[in-house]
This record gives sequence, C-alpha cells and structure tokens, in this order.
Amino acid sequence: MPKKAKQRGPVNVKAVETLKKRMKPEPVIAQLSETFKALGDPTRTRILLALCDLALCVYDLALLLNMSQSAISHQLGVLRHLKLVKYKRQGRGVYYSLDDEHIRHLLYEGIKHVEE
Amino acid sequence: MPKKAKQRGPVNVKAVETLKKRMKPEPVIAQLSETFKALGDPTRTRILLALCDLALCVYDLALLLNMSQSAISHQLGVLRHLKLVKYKRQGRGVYYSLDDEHIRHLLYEGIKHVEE
DNA sequence: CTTATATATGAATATATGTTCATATATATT
DNA sequence: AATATATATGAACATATATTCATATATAAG
Repeated sequence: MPKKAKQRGPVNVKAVETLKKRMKPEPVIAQLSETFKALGDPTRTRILLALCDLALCVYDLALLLNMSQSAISHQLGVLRHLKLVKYKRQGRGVYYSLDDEHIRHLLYEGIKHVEE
Repeated sequence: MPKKAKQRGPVNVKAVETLKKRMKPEPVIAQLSETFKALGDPTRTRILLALCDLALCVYDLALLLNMSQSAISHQLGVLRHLKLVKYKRQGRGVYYSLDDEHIRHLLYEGIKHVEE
C-alpha cells in the first residue's frame, strides 16, 4: 500500500491548474482593472456621478466640485482616454456625458454595495 | 428693457446649484471610490476574479497568479479591510472568498463593459 | 481682427501605492 | 515540545498619480 502522498501546499494544486486555464486573458484583466481604477478616484467618481444626471461642461464641473478648471480637465482627459465619457462642443463650452449605459450600471451597483 | 444678463460661465449655474444639493454625501462617495480603487489594481482584480469561482487560500492564490506569498497577503489585507472578501481558517490554510454577491455583480458588470 | 472666455496640456511636486525582503505569528504534524 | 508549514506584517524602495502653475490652443463676442 503506497504511502499517502504528502500534500504539497494546503490544497488545490489541481484546482489551481484548472483555474489557470479558465482565467480571463491578460488584456481583458488589464482593461478591467484600468476601468475600475478610473472609477476609483474621488474626483473622477464625483464627476461621473454628476454626469449620471446631466451633461456638463468643464466650467460647470469645476464649479460643482469646487476645484480648479485644470484639475477637472486633467481628470476628464483620463476618463476620455478610457472611453468612459464622450464630449461635444456646444456654444462656448465642451459638454461631457457618460459614454455608455454600462458606466451608469457600474456606479449604481457600487452604490448599492456601499449603501446596503 | 433690461440688458440681457451676461452669461457667466457657459451655462448651468442654476443647474449646478441644484446638482450640488442632490450630490451623494461625502462619506458615501469616499467609500464608493475606495471600493472601485480596490478593484482597480491588476493583482486584486485577478484575486477577486479567481474567488468568483472558488474559495482559495493564500498559498493557492500565490501559485495561481505566480506571485510571492507576501504580495498576495498584502493585497488580501486591503480587500479584507474593505470587506470585499471574507476568510476562514480551514486545515492548514486560510481560505478567502467573496464577501458579498455585489462584488460578483460589480465584476461582471465591468467585464460586460470591457468585452462588449 | 482683437479681445475675452473656455478648455487642454506640459512640467514640477507632493503623496499614495505595490512589491520585496526580513521576520513575526499561528497552526499542523511528528 | 520541537519542527515544518502557512500566513501576516513592518520597513524600505521604486513607481504611479493627482493637483498646481504656467501657458498654449480654440472658439465666441465685440
């Protein structure tokens, strides 16, 4: 009767191998975490929450959040780059809005978690 | 006939005032962005995705993600602190799992956005 | 065309963050 | 009890990031 194999590591060496194969591909994970990271800054969170209600220009956002125009513009750049917001020139200002309904859902899902 | 009031700022001074009152309170926004920030690091994203499928111990996670035990443990500390994961000692290891179904939904919603 | 207004952007700086290394703590095994 | 295994944690360091300041770009108003 064979000696019982000494267990290497707590458990699931086999399960780990299976999981390794099922893991989402690297680029998907990278984009996923970048998206969450974009939502994970107070200023950007506030910008996105505001845009849930209404398209706003940089000037208005700066007013609303009581921050410098430059700071807002830099953050909008980040959100723009990640396609979380879209924008369109209109009159004097550039108006930003959520790019996608998914963004809204993400925010609401997050709020649900926080406010439970 | 009164001179047309010169428009200060592009537009919505009034709308901005209304929005200001409707904004989520500061602590909610802080917690919200902290939650997203926690999801916004590749290592933590991978940990959470793995835990979507299966409870795993530190050792297994380190194996799965090909990272040092210490790095994983530090990140689990972050997730633990934010109540995104729960854990329980079992046999030799400490097994981590998602704390909450909301976390799973958040991840799925994020994946939907990324994979569209 | 000239001036005022609105936005974007580069550089600099202060701060936050992730990993490593060393080591402490805790449980299991013998 | 002694040893091996598993996890947690503090300090240090390198890197990333958010805001400010100065200024460039772009459109509107006169």
